Amino acid sequence: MELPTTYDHTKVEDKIYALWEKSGFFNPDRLPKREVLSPSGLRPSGSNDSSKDNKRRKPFTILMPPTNANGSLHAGHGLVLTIEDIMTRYKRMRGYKTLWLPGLDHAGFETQVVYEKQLEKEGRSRFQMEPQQLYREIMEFTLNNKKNIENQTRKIGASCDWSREKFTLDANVVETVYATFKKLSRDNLVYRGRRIINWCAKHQTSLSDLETIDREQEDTLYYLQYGPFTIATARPETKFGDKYVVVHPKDERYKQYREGQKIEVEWMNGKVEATVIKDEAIDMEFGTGAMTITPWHDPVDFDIAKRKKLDEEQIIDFRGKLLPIAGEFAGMNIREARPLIVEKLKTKGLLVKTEPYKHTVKVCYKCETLIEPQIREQWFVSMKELAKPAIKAIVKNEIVFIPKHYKKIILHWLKNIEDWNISRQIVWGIPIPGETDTFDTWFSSGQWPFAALGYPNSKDFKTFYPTDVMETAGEIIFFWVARMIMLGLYVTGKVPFKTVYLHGLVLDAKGKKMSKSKGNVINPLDLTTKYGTDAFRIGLIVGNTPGTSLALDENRIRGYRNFANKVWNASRFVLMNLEGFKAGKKPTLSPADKKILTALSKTAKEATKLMDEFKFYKASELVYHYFWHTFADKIIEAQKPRLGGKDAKAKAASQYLLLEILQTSLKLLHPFMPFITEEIYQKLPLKNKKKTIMIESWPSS
RNA sequence: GGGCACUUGGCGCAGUGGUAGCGCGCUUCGUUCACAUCGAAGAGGUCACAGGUUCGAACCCUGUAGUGCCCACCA
Repeated sequence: MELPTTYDHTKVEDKIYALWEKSGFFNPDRLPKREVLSPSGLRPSGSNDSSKDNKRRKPFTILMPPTNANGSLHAGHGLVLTIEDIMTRYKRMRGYKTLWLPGLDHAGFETQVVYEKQLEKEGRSRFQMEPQQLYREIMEFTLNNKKNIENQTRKIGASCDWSREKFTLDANVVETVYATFKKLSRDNLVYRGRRIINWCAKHQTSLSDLETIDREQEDTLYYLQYGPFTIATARPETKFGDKYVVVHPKDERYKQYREGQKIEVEWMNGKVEATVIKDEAIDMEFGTGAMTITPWHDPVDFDIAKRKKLDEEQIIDFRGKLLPIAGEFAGMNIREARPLIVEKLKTKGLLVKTEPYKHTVKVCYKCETLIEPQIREQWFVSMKELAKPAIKAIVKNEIVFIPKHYKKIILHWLKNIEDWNISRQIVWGIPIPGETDTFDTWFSSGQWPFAALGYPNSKDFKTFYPTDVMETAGEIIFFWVARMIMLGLYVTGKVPFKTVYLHGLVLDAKGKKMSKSKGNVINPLDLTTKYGTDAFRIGLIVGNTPGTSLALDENRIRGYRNFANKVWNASRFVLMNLEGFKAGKKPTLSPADKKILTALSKTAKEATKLMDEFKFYKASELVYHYFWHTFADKIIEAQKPRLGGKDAKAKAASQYLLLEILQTSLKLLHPFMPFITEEIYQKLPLKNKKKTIMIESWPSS
């Protein structure tokens, strides 16, 4: 058989993927029944896993985290797809009814932000557009990206069931989301509240607490004269309407004032009547121990006002401009206004002193615009009740985390959970019934496990739910994983998945986070094109422990390209030395041969154990080492005299031995390196050859 | 303020009680034999530090130092 001396992935991958897709075996309903014994005979009888089940009754299910349909695959997606494909291919070979369901996420706010940037470049703005028009355009943009992403997913070799692909805006998903919303309303777990929320003035929407980030910055703390009090503030521009001065009830310095006492105060724009309030929220150590409150624009102040039933007044509008209460400053942007306001305070003799002040502020996680707290009617989900069953399930290990320290992290978060603002003032998403707002995209993706499987009546839901593994980035454990657990338990009464496998970030070669602005983004498709998808995949996996971030070094991928070539050439050697070989006929083996096969069987068994423990980083390394440094370097070398010698029986035994090892190794490597293993498998002279190595049985149990 | 991790050869990481391993890189030699995208041989680490448990500690416990991440409404 003539084979080129180097492995050329460019001639193989598309062809092989087409073969798989055509076979229909990505679809669990179309998987063939299993033979009870594998042709290799390596699998010992009496195995107790589903490989005995020749009907493939036992399901294995992974739902792909719905890919954001707003761009291209990045290196992180490469890792997600590789890990999930490894699990899927492994379980399929083990005889499970294997479903890996692909999905796309409309990714509400994320996508709208991406699209708004595009509009900006074109000199347009969403605020000058009809909402329906904007929605149509984003839908078109999304559907274009969808095709792009699907094709890139194929390039990675993902053996997912495309016939079941779901989109978070599919009609049945939206129906499920509405049904959940209704159920939450019925159970009084969702409420419409006039509450203080995180407002991004650039994006003109509220954000959940998770969608803001803290930024430390140097500011000035201003001490202002407020009647007989000196109060401290970092934001003088919000103080126009302040008419409550708050001190701690135990503060001796202010004991002569009683709760509710009225005092006349000369303030920023003239005289105001101030009321003294005593509240425990005050930190006596901070500033002077006295402050005035601005309930509309500060969460602490809002809480105090709510507790004490105080008036609230809006000072800053939703664009970040001062309202008429600011007098001559009305209409000004708060940033421009602050120095002018401070100047006026000074002139009026109200500025006592200033000091440098280091503190953290909240900014929008997308544009880093300062978050302006605002009071607004929004929909909130009461989380404490929903968190309880989730905590219970996690404590009881009904859901297992890999790596396991995530258990503590998620429990800590669930125990301290706050209500969830699910209203967004954007057009791209699922509309909230009756209003102009849309749902937070995580409200729909939080229902993904049952929504994507067609809850409540579909056959798929009954067969595949609860799913087996949720594999995703550790970064989104609160955004997504925690919410899936809570909503899954709430709606279906069952946990949505049994194992959560969290991978770390994929960083650049120097260990820095990839970002467009830094220009260090590695496009996974560039690497697969250059070195082959198999090299890319196994290069991401070997030695990459779950939860740990991975520095993606091109040298590393190159190293595994060399390994792919080694696999190619060792196979080539075996195939070139099969003269006179008869498939299916077992020759007499020498004791040394038997010993080698026993060692192979042991390696397969060890790899299997590691696979079952989700230690792909070790299983891949084990098989890699076996293939290169045992099979290629030692066994093949040692067989050369027998293959070239005159003893026909010894030659036949040698051929059998090498082919047996090759076949077994290819199966063990297949989850990691699906393309090259398939390409070689197709060339092997086997008796009970399958249509594809994908449905071969795993060589151990 | 609270939480979760990490600290092992030049770099990136495995190893969780029994005399330190992998990949990349490095050195020397070799290569008409499947593969130079190769082979053989090799150099390189007092496992952050201190104390403790143990017959025995990179691994368990306590503390210290440093690094990273997450959560939190101190004006």
